[in-house]
Amino acid sequence: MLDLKFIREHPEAVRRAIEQKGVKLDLEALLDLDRKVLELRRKTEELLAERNKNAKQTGQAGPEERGPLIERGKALGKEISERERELRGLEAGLRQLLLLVPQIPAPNSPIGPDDSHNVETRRHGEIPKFAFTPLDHVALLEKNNWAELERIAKVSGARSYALKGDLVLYEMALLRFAMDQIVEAGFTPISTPSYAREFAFVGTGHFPTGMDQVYQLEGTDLLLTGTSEVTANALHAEEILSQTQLPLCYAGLSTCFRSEAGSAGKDTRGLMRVHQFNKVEQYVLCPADPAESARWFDRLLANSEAILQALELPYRVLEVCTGDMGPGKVRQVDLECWVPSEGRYRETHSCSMLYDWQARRTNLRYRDASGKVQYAHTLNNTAIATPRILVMLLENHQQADGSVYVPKALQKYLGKQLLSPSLSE
RNA sequence: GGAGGGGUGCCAGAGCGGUUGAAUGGGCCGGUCUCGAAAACCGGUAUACCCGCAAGGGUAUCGAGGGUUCAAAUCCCUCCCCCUCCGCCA
Repeated sequence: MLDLKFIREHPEAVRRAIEQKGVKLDLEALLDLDRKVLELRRKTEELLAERNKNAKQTGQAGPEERGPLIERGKALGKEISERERELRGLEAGLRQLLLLVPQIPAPNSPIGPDDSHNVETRRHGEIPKFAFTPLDHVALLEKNNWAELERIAKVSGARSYALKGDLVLYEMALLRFAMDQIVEAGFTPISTPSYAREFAFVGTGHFPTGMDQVYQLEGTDLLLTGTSEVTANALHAEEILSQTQLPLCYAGLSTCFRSEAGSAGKDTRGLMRVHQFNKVEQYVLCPADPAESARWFDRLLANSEAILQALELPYRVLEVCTGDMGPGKVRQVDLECWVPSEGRYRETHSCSMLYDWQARRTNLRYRDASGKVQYAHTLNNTAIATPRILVMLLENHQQADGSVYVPKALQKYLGKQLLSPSLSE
């Protein structure tokens, strides 16, 4: 959410952002509604002031003077309730529009309608050259008996998986390794629920757009979260923190759920795109200073790159363009790891800087050194998400005999240098 | 699941349906005093929006929403949250 005053005063900047991000929003309608709300609110407040004055007089008046004052109060009350009803309707409409207003993208973010305009800025690591015909991750899973895919689909449906044997331990090792790395960087681990109320999803900006990506728990007011960003951001909703509490840096651990509505037919095989996964997420709340945000952005990115480097995965860095980044974002950089079977890089990490866009939605503020109340800035980046990263780890680290080696940094977590095939069929 | 208690400002804790944004105490900030500090004393100490150059004024907010009333922190309804006891349970 942007500051309504900012929108009023800089309609051109907002209009440009709407266009560059491809957001469907009629800014004129919003500004028009804003003017109506302002006018109606002023009228209503005048009436309220009069009602208050009248009620006070009534209380102080002698019995013989009360009659007319009460009559006056009744008339005022009637008019006020009509105005307030109308006002509430307009305000609700305005808020709905306000929730759609995108953040202004950074001036140096590439401009373009979709991911084809993302700009690769760097590559790291060597793309592996195999002296044998490499298998894709599903073949490796089958060969080593590391997962149930077809069988579990009978139980839990498409986009489900059941890891087996060393792969279960490998997943745990990866999560723990990533968590350790982020904690080492000064973050506080937090395990969050995988479900939350709707306001939390509105807070991060996953709602009102993107509602179709989220599972609802029938008979409750809860929905399943697709990232601990949702819970981490809502955790301090409505609070006014003190500057000394900032920055708040969380390493959020949660099981994530995504309905993957609209991606039918895409990545249907294996572990690439599944309904349920586990993630360690970096989440930062910092003071409202663009330079501070930028510093954190670099750190979040560096943390994730360090993890990928420790995993010995070749990856590239993408500066995400305006049309592909989320509406709330000032800047987004994705990390993509090499997938040998596809001959291309695929996203494993997404680093985002939102300034106060999320904090405004969750009303998350702090008192700065001068005592002024400000909305905090928020940032987030993946530390690791499994099982997708297993796709890259298996395929890039496979050997001629179909075995898969464990990167050095992970060996102490797993207690072995090579993943062993599972025994039981 | 059954029975009960409670949600007020940074914290603790008052609050008769009317002049209460809210007593009192603590904390915090500023000041007086002091060589300095403590103590004592004095003053200040919510957020959002609107009007105003400003000073200042107005409106809303006492868990949330709705209702009764000329008037609601105070009465009624719904919901949310917290706590205690019993049962069940990883």
